[in-house]
Amino acid sequence: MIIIYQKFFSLESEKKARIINAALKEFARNGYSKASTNDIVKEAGISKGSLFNYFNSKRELYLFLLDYVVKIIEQIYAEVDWMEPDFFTRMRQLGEVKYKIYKKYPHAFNFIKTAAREDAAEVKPEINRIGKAIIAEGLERGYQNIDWSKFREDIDRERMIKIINWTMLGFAEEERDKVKSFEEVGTEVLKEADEYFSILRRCFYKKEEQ
Amino acid sequence: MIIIYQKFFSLESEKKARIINAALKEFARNGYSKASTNDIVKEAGISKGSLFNYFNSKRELYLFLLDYVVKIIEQIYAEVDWMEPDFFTRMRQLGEVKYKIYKKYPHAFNFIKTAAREDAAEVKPEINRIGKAIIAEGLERGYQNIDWSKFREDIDRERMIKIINWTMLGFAEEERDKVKSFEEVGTEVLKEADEYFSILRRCFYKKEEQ
DNA sequence: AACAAGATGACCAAAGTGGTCAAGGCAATC
DNA sequence: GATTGCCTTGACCACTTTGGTCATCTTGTT
Repeated sequence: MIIIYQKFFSLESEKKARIINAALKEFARNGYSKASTNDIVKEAGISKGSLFNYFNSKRELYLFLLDYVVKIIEQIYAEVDWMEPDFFTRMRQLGEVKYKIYKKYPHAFNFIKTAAREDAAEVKPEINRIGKAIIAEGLERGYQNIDWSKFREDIDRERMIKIINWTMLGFAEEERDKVKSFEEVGTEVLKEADEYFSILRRCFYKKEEQ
Repeated sequence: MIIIYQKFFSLESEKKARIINAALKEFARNGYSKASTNDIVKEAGISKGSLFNYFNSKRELYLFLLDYVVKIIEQIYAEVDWMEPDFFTRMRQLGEVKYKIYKKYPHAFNFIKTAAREDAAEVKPEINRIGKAIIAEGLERGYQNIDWSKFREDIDRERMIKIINWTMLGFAEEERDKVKSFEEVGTEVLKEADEYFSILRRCFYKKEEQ
């Protein structure tokens, strides 16, 4: 994993992105076994020979993507201020970083989602190994240092968190469908997201904390 | 569509269900073109010859399912009391009927969801034709006769409805993942759903209406 | 035993699979 | 202009999978 993929990394960055996105899309849509390298090169606009020049096999390509996306996700966690005590401010921050990544790699999150459910024997062991690490880190850090005292006490906290997460997920999905290939929507999406955060604040915070 | 599929309909109902579920699952997972009739017959536990005896082609099978599922969804709408003015009571009712259908055809909703995004030229025209009708009916009836006066007035209604829908969707998905092949979970799921409805009520209704 | 109705899976041509490699393009050096 | 070395290309390979067929076998009824 150190010197390997050197041929790929020395490509011009626009081409790299095209290949990564095409591959992420295909694997996310069809899973490992049904994903077609033919379709990937077609979408990426390169030749088959090139793809297998950069990566020696379909499996290697998949594992490269897995590693790459995991590193991107780690980057999310690194950029977030884990000292911010306000739940919604923090969630907004997290959303903002995710959105930035989504603009560059629209299928990255879908890719890891399907990777988690992948059952092709050729890649499953690697997924499991990496998956455990991610989950361990994610859950621990996730809600650390949050000031829960701001929340209403008559509502079950676990369910409340789920409602908030589902709302953010639903919103993200809606925005994704809306955009398609439109570039640079930018700030208005975040503004709309803030509307939702404002509603959730009014729902779940104590009156005097809003 | 009148006398056709007669061979299929005269099968014993358990076998019919097995075939329908296997096919819905395969099409939902892989889309029309990548779905494999081989995998369908394997999952359904019948022979290839039989499948093509009941349905003359893959396309015919797909269109049959489309029609079948659409009719099931129409049945949902027929069973709901559209006079019930309380938003959450109505949503709960709707959820209950959907849950009943989900128990019989776990992949039906996924199937129409992917069908809506299908782009295989062989079936797209039919999907579009049926799709429009569904959407027209669904949106019109959806929130008729609801007593909106019970709701807080400081929260945007459209966004609120979306939050509620995303919550129900997220809950359903979670429950689905949890169950897998476990049979007859039954009432406890609906009880847990009621917890969420209770929270949403407390969030979005005026104090005195709860 | 004779028959009909259904179910079966080996089989088919056609398409698609991951992967290879000789040939050619292209820029830099001589 | 010739030579060099690196990329890129897509025709090509052996192999698998595809949707669909059909002669044969099972099964139940009379």
